[in-house]
Amino acid sequence: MLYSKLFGKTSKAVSADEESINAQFLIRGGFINKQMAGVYNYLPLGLSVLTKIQNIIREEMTTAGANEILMPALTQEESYKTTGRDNMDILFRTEGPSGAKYFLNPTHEEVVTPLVQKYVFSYQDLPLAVFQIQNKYRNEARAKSGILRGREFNMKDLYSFHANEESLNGYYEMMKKVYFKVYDRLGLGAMTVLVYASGGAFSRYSHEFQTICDVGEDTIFVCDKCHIGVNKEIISEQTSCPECGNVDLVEKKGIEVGNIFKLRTKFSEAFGFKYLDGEGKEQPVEMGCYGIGPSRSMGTLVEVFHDDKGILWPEAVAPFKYHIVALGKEDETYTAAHEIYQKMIASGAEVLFDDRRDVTAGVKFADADLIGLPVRLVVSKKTLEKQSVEIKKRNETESSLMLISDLI
RNA sequence: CGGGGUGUGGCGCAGUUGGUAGCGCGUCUGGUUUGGGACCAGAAGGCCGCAGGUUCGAACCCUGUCACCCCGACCA
Repeated sequence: MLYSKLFGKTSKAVSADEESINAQFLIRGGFINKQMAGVYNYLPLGLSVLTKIQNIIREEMTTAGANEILMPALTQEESYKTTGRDNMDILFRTEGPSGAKYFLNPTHEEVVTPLVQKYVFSYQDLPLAVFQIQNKYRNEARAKSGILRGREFNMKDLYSFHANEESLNGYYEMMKKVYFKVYDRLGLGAMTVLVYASGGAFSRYSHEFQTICDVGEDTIFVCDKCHIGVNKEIISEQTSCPECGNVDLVEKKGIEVGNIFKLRTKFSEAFGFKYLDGEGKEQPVEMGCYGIGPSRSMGTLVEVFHDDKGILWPEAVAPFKYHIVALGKEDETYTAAHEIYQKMIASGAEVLFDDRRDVTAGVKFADADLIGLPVRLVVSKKTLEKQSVEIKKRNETESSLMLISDLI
């Protein structure tokens, strides 16, 4: 990608209102643009990161045997009346032309349960898991912290359906591992812990995946031995590590980057979703749900991987791996840089080329640091005299020269 | 939803006791620069969030309203 053709610009300043690191760097770097509180536009750089995060999640969910679908954002009021959730205060409500009431889905149990019910009748159809990656709408009393807590946000939600509790439990335990695979690939694995949290109405506990970070909204108590935590909301009933019994838990702040629940039969019973077992008897369907927020994960990555100059994207989610910066005014430099760029593209590399811009070297370097691609390649008269480019990793301070022939 | 704060060119901000709006960044033109956010000269760009009110006169005072940020509450 030529930087000169990229929609979106970097900026030196951002509104003093934006206190969160993720909002500041993502807005300044031209990744996102705020439309209103908790609602953001994703510009090409930001969309690229979001898409890469989604694709990692998509791959892992598919590998785990789940089917990807896409459900609507809009749902009729009736479905929520069926489950008694039609008076949730976070619902965005709207109306159809004849006055029919619709909600923008804050989550999709009310959609997925009757949907799957239309196709599943027998124990032979179970277990089954479907997922989608879609935007959710929640009329939060207070949107905050950039893209960490929005009113419209991107979410992967997976729903599993089982003939019995054992099947649900097995799938649930497997998903814990799958989730950590996702966080490992995103670069968040080392600082993310499994946290026991309130189970809502369905089971004693749910499990959250919390990335340890000072700006996190949640207070958790972590057992350093097990990499396991307990959310403050249940610490009065669970005062020790649920795995090893350790009572020496350390208080930390976490960003909730995932949450999994055993829904059991709450929704299947509400919709009358039953299946016939091997003896021809009706049985309630057991359900689980599993969420990861790609947009929140993106914000979390910025909170975790940044320095005072900008973002340090992990390679797996960086919009491009390489950032070529051409310096100087000689046409030959730009011609040579362009050739390097073309050859790298041809070899399949992801490259952002800061081609001719009438700004000083400092501006280009500052932009490169802000955007935060993993590897910076400087092409100038000096480097070309040695048939080289200067190569520097974003997370290192030392640069070195590399022969262009070796690079390609 | 409670508390606190803020709304002024695209962005960041200033604006005194009420007298008809200014600075920086960015943008455009020309020129000089070019390895860590250059410089000179010129230019464009504002219903001062919105609606009422007070006043000869309102960015400024009063009332209402909307939006945004922070703290808290909330959070499948």
